[in-house]
Amino acid sequence: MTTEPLEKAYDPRAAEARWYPFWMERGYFHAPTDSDKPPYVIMIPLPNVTGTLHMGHALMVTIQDILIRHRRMKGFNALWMPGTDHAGIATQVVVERELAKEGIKRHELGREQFLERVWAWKEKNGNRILEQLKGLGASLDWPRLRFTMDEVCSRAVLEAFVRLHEEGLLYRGHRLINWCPRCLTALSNEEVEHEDHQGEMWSFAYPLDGGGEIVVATTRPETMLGDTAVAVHPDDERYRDVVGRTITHPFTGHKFEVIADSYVDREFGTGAVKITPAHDFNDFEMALRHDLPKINILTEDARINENGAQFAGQDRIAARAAVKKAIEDKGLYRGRQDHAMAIGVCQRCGTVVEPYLSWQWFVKCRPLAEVAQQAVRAGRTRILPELWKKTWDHWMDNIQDWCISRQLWWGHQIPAWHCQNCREVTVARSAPGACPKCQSTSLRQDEDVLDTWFSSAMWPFSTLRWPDQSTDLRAFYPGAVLETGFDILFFWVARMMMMGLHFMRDVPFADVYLHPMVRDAQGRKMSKSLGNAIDPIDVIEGISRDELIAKTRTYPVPQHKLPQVIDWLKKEYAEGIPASGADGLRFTLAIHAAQVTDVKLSIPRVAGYRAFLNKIWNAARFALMRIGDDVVLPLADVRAQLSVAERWILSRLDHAVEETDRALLEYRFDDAANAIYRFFWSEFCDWYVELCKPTLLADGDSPAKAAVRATLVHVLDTSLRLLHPICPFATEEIWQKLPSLGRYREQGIDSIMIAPYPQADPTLRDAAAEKEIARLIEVVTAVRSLRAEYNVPAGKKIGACVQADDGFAREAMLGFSDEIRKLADLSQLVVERRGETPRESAVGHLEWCDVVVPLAGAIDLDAEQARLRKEIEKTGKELEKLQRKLRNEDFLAKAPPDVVDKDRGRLAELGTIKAKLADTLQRLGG
RNA sequence: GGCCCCGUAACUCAGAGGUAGAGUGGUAGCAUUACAAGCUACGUGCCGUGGGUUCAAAUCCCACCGGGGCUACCA
Repeated sequence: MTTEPLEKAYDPRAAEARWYPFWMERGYFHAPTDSDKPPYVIMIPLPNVTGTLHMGHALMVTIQDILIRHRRMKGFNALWMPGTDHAGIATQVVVERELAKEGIKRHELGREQFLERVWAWKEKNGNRILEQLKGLGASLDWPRLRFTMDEVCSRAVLEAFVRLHEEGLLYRGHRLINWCPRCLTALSNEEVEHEDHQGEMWSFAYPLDGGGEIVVATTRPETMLGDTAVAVHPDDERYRDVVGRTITHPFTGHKFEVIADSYVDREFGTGAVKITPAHDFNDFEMALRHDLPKINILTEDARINENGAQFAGQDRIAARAAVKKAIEDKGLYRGRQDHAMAIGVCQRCGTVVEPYLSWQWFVKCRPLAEVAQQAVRAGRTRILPELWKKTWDHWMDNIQDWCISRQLWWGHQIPAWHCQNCREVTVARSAPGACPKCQSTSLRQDEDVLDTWFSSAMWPFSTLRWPDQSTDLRAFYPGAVLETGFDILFFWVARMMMMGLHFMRDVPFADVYLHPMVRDAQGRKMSKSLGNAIDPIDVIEGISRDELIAKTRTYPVPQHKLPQVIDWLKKEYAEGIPASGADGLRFTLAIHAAQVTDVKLSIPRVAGYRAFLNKIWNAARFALMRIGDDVVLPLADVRAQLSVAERWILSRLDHAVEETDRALLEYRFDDAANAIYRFFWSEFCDWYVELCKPTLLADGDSPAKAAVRATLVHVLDTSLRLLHPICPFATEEIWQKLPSLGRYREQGIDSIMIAPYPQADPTLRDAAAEKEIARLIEVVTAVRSLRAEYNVPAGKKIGACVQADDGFAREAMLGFSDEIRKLADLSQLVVERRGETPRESAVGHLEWCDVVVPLAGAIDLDAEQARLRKEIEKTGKELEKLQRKLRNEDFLAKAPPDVVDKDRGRLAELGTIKAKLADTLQRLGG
């Protein structure tokens, strides 16, 4: 009577293909709105429709799916909300590039037709990344899938805009913003990245009207065309006389003054600053204070405009050189210095951004931010790991108004209408029939669209049909946790907090958990241009070395670096990447996901963890082959028949259950993965499976055998459920074959993913059994060590003797003599009091016993003597250290008594061991 | 410039006052009734450096060195 044996090795491909559709068909990912279970909600960080999966996504999905599956099994109505965002700039750029191939420009097509093209592109390509998430096992509630530009979300976005405007928290202003001259749109501060750059500080003199000059310095000489003042510190003696004097611009001829402002740093440069209000944020502020004119000198694409005199029409790079040359020609050049500076570039395209004066829409963030900050301070939302709290506070303390308008076509068009007659701007939920001010019907909708992050900020409630007070909204707001990378703490998390608190009067999530950034084994950011980006799909499915190299060649690696990158790939991936399956990748990521800022992921190590899944597979294979088809009793029915070994493994299992569950509740994914790994491999496979074999493999039936069969199934069933959130596919594949399946089916449970998560059970704890088996393991290991050390050929039968003074210990070892003989490969085992060590024997001294292996003729006297001397020396050193400690009056007086007692006990043990070692050495004639 | 994080075995990392750990790799041996994606055994640590606090420091404090990140207006 045997069950059909499992295949020899675990095949992730088959399991993944089988179970994802199974779960989907049964609707197990779906969280019903009308459930009476408590809700547990995670909103997925919206991938861009243009995006493809990278390791960061893989980590994100792994963590969130672990959380969701764990809570679902624990009885929550777990909703993992899927969606994508429309990624304004990125998507528009992609489609424009596609059009360029056909030789079409966006403006030739017109707004409406262009948007049709973008929608078409989105329908065709926008779900690729979602399909990839399925490959990782993500248990997202697919029927609820939303898109930031769909009707439901768009309605919420417009409503939010109008309400914020009504409340005076959103306004239109003529202000300086960051402008990308290539994307031709405004950017928020967060969309500007700062790159270190070696620039120069270039000095020149402005001649003062009526004689004299004042020397200023700049890193951007071309901006002098827009200068409308020179500022000095009011208390600066050097410039006391020039304040109020006028300057005639050497090129444009306009006149401006030397002003005094305490913002100026007297120590820096000459102590005099040129002021360009239209092209510098600080200068803009100063212009407001002093009511200075703001002269814009740039066109949208960063050319000098008509205000730039003879330089008009030149682009900014050429203009810089030309301005410098012209200044030199006038004899006004006053020197240069190297100057390290950070330069702002567009996050999307890398182009140097310009501060640019224009009409834009802004959200007044300060009042919103204060509420959000207060919520965090009050613990209504926790930011985890805690180290990010400071970063959060720093940003919130310094928050500035948020520029939300973008000069793009792809996005939510701003619900504001400009009167062509009186220029009145009307914000409304739908197009007004006439201008409320002048009744003109000549209205034009604002052409700009909203920042993608504006719509993302509404995500936790826009997806639930806000502003309708829908049942979804009541059921699923607020969420449990927002899990994402720390790089979008401000882009997204902070803004959801602000909007959630404002519109819903409640935080959008109880916890913010920020996961580490995935880097390569050297700690470098994984990026295609570095050539070190590994596609998660290649880890799951495997890829040969040559294919990997070919793929990397298609990445934008700079030509001169390519040979180096290829060499590295050849070395690092000499054998290519073996197929580790989704579970192998997930387990690896989980075990790396400590509460830190970086995960250094060495891809070849993933293969090491796929071995763990195979180990589980094979342990199950063994059990299923040997359990046979007869009915297996539930554990409860065999509790009275459990031997020490069963009681031990069940006690250890309970530790693992408790540890794993707690770790998952505390976002300690590494601890959870480790606890399962250790238990399953080092305890269950290494010891229990071996210990149970004699009983299990014996002929016939017996209560003992029934107990073993029940225990094996119970341990497998429990550990699979324990591991399921981390490795969903393999656990389902195996769990479906266990004899316990029938009992679950009776309760309507036909999948591990809806089975209950294991709970710690104090009645399974058994300290006595743990101690006994720990001793057994020590003895077996000691014998094995001695055998190996003396090169006893494997298979050669020898005897051994355990000498212990403790009667209980002796009794226990006697009881285990069959097990010890088998595991240590001994012909016989003697258990006796500690006494004389026979000659020609190797001895292992444990704290509670000596393990003696007689090795007549086999023993190398010199080697054994040397080994013993080394041991004695080591023990002696430790002994001395302890003695010194215990002689220290302060220690005895101040240390807690239990610490002192512990050290005293240890001193005695070490003393015994050392004496035994010395005795043995003496007997060997040393 | 300010702030934050990290320096522990060859590698990747846990440990956060009380005997320095795991996994991987390495070395040697092994076809032992599930597993060679396996089994058994074995090693190395001035816990970055220098001070301090403490009976006791890898752990707490200070400074420094090295690596990384965030942030900022030094024109």
